Amino acid sequence: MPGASPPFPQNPKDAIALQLQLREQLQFTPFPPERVRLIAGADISFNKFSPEIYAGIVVLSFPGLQIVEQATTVAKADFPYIPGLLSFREMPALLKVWEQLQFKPDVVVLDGHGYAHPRRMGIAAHFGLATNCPALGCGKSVLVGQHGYLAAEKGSFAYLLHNGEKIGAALRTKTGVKPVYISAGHLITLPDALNIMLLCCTRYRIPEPTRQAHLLVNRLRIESGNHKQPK
DNA sequence: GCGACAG
DNA sequence: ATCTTGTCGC
Repeated sequence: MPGASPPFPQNPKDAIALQLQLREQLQFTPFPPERVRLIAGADISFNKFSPEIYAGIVVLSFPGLQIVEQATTVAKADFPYIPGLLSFREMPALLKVWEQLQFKPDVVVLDGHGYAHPRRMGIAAHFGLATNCPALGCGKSVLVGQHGYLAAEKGSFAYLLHNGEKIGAALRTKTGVKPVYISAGHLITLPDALNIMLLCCTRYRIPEPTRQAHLLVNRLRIESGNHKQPK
């Protein structure tokens, strides 16, 4: 019965084994900006010492970047945060949100990395495979790899290299601010991911899909905790 | 063994 | 990721 979703591993050993298996299925085919009509940003939020995680996806028009749809869910995190295994913590909740979407986007932006991962299977790659939707990673810091100098001007970039391989790029999304890190997830190439992300940058460091998703899940978390009024 | 380490 | 006020700079 192909297509049935296998359960998520419950321990690091099994999770790593699954990553090594899944990475063989990744495809990096062109997906230029011209083919994007809807783009989504996905993110989660949580309180430091609480198991509740607030997940959300925002769908935006492209290139207009107007919000078309928003969906959220609250779930329990059943996997700890371990660098390199982020998807096993965040994806179950994000997939529930994904199923709720009325309009499936043409491409999804995940908060974190895709190919720029020690085993080339970051959350953007995993999510893209699970949904069979083009996906890319946009992280705020490096997980693995290094890059050289990049100019201060918006649009400048420098490739992220790891073990002699080009795995992603540091991209200046706004003049004079720290870069973000872009990598392909699945069904997209790094150049296309870079071009699409640059077209999502308005006046902030964080590209609009991710920025809106972040705002959404933070609002959800704050309001969720404020329902029960203290007596 | 030591240091690094997405969110 | 979250906790936090003001503050330096374009």
